[in-house]
Amino acid sequence: MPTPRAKKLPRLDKRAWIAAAFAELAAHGWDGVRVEPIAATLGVTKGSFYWHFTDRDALVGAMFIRWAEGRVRAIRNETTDDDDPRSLLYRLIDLYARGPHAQGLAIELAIRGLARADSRAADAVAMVDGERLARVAALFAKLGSKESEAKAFLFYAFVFGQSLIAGRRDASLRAAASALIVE
Amino acid sequence: MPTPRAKKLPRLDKRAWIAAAFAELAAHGWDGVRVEPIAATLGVTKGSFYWHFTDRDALVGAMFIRWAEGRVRAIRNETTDDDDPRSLLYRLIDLYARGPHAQGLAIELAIRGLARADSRAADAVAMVDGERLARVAALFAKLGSKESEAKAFLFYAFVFGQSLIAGRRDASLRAAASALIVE
DNA sequence: ACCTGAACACCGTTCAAGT
DNA sequence: ACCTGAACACCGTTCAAGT
Repeated sequence: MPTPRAKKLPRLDKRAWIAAAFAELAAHGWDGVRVEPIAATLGVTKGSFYWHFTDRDALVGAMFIRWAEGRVRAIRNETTDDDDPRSLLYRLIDLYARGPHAQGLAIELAIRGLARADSRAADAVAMVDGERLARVAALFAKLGSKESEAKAFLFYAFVFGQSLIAGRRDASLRAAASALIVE
Repeated sequence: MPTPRAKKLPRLDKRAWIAAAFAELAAHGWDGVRVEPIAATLGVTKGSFYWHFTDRDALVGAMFIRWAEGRVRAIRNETTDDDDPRSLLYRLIDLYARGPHAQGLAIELAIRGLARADSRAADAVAMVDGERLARVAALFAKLGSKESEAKAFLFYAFVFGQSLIAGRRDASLRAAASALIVE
């Protein structure tokens, strides 16, 4: 067992704080990302936080970076199968509609919501968007599409936009729209 | 002059607090929506806040409602021209890409970011999405489209999704994607 | 290397008192 | 009807001290 996260002698590192902060962000937005309550969750006093980070803002900045890395890694994994490009595109639509991406939607929205006000958030968003667009454009190119960039933009905007639209929407609606867009 | 917002004798109402709160939300996210700083901006003490609202959460709830009302009113205005449906659709794409909607993007993202955790935010989002989808579906129906609902979903997901994607993107890319989708 | 505990500042909330 | 001012609680931040 590596690092059994013992009840006594917590001995945390940055990763533990960031992980706990993401849990709060998903559940209660940035308002939930507070040093003292997170410390309580982790079983330490808030003072120990400042050994790992200079202040709350540094924790938030680390969250931006970790989020961007994770999303870039995810889109790479999701597009490296050697399945045919068409079924990969359909799978992406599904992943964003009800897969792990849908789980992380609150986090992604929270970060994008700050992109206007915080340049670190803006950088993270730009990196993720760039990678997703490039990957989708490559799939369209493989399909022999002309204008693969415009199609990637359209596809990605749709895939991402649909994940934001009210949840209880018919799967059939999504399926119909998906067919319209991929074909 | 109605309500000259005099320097002395502020005598505020709920609307003034909500407006100031939206300015903070757009600039700094929910973290910026704090009673004491807003009171300072308005030139009153924080104590007076509690005459208008029971607590900070009540202010946030009022913001959800006001936002939903405004967005529903906006989409209605944007689709009641008796221009032909096709040019109305193109205009919507533009409005979301760089018009007033783009201005309010940070606010919309902030609210959607809470929709998972706060049912009042979820209700506001559902109301806005429902109205936008219905209006766009009506335009496609007017164009004689079959599957006007699926097309509305596709269109709205695209329009909304593109507004989220990193800003400095070529207008030509957007134009090409727009043509692909409307035609 | 990582944590505690005490200190202080800032902001949410309450409320009696003012106009 | 709307605001002030003082009070208290909670959380961000600092830091000397502990292991």
